[in-house]
Amino acid sequence: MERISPEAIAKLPLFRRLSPEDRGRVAAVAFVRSYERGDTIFTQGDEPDLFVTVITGHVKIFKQTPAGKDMILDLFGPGDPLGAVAVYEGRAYPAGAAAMEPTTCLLIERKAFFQLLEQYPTLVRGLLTGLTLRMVELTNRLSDLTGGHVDARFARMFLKLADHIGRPERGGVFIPMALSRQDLADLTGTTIETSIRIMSRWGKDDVLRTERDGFVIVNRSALEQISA
Amino acid sequence: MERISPEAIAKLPLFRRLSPEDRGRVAAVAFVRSYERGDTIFTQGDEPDLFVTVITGHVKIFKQTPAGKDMILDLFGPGDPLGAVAVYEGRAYPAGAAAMEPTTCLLIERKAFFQLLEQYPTLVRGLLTGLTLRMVELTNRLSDLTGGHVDARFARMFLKLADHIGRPERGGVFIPMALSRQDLADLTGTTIETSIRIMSRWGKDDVLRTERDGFVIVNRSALEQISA
DNA sequence: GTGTTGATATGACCGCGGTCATATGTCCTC
DNA sequence: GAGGACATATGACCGCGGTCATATCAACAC
Repeated sequence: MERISPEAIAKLPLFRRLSPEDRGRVAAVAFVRSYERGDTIFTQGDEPDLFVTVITGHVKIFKQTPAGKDMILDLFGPGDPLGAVAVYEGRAYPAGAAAMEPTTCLLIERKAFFQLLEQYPTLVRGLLTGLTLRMVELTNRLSDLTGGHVDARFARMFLKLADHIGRPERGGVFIPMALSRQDLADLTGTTIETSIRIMSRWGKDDVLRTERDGFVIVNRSALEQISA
Repeated sequence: MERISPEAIAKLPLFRRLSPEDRGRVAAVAFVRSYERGDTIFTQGDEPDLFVTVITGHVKIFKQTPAGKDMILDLFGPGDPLGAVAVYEGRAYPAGAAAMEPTTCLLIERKAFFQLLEQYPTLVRGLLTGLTLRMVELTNRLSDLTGGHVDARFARMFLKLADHIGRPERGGVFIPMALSRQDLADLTGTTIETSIRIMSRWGKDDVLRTERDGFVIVNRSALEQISA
C-alpha cells in the first residue's frame, strides 16, 4: 500500500475534472496497490469494502457459469472503475476480478468513497456515464455470444480488441495483451481445445499470429469475413 | 395519447417518493399510451426522444444477433423504466422494445425528463439504483447463456419467472405471461424447433404445462434438477 | 364449405463443437 | 543433466441441437 500523488490522480478520467485542491483531498484517502499476473483483486460474492480504479495494466471481470466454467464478462484497462455497481449498492460483488498482467490499482475505502460522492456531484455523473457505457457493451456481448458459430465469436472479439487497444505494428495490427488460450475460451464461451484449434488454424493460414506479449492481426479482412 | 393523474403516478416506484405537488408537475408533462401485443415501442438504433415507463402489461427488450435472429435481453413489467440508458446519454437505443400483451406506458419527453432530473435528485438516485440492478441481471444472464445445455437454460428461465411473477394456482405455480415458442427460443438463445421439442416433452412428462394465458409449473423440483 | 395464415408439432439428417486421450514444447527447480 | 508443472497442440469419437421438410390444428375471411 502506497499513497498516490495528486498529479497521478489527474491522469484518471474519473477524477480529471476535479480542481487541484479537490484532487488533493482524493489523494488523501486513496491508496495504490500492485498485483501480479493471476492475482485476485476481489472475489464473486465478497462484500465490497473498497472502490477500485485501474491505473496501469489490465484486469478481467469473470463469473462462474452454472456448469462451473469461468466466463470473462469484460476486460478493464487504465482508468476503468471496478465494482462500482457493488460498492454503490452495498451488495456482494456479482463477479470476480483478477489481474491479467502486472497491474496497479487505486483503492478508496467505501466510506471515504461515499463522502467523495456526496461532495462532488461530477463524480456521480462520471460513474453514471461509465455504467451506461458498460451496459451497452454487455448487451452487445449478450447478443454476440448466443448467435452464430465459435469462429465468428473469436473474430468479433479480436476485431473489438483491435479497435480498442490495437496499433499498426509488426506487419499488421498489434494487440498488446497476453491472453492465454484459456482466457480466449473464457471470453468466447467455449472450451480450451476449440480455442487452441482455431488459433493454430489461423496461425497457419496467416490470419492471426500469437506472440509472447499479445497478438498480431495479419489479415484483417479475413477476420471481418469470418465474423459475419 | 392521454394525460395521467397524479394519483396514478404515485403507484410507480420511480416517482413514489415525490411530494404530491411534485407528482402534479410530473403529471403535467407526462402522457399515457396504449399498445397491443406485438406493437413496437421503440426500435434499435432510433434516436431516443421519449422516456418510457411501463404502467401495465409486459414489454420485451430485444436485440438482433449477428446471425440475424432476435435475442430477448430482458422482460419489463409495471414500474420498470425503458431505455433509461439511451435517453440519459442521448445515444441511439442499443436494443428494441415491443409489447408482449396489451400494455400501457407513461411517456415523458426527453427535454422535460432532464428538467425533472435536475429538479429532483431522488429521481437520479432511483435511476442509478435501477440501472445497477439491471446490470447484475444482465451479467447473470450472460453466464447463464454460455454455460450448459438448452434444457438447463429453459429450466433456469422458468424458475426465474416463477420467482418473479409466479403465484400458487391451478395445481402448481402459475406464470401469468403468454410467451410464444418463438419468444422462449429468443429468451434462451436457441431455435423455435428446439423450444417446441422441450416444451412438448415437459408437457407430456407433467413438468410444465402451457396454457392460453401463461404457464403452470407442475413439478418444480424436476425443473430445479434439470437446471443444475 | 374452401382457402389462407400463423403457431405448434415431429421426424430425418448431419455438422459443429464438447469430451477424452495423448503428444510435444517450454520454463522452471534441483 | 533429470524431473515436474503447465501451456499448447492434435487426433478420435459422438451427441446435442441446428437445419430442413412436412404435418396438424386453430382462427379468421369470404
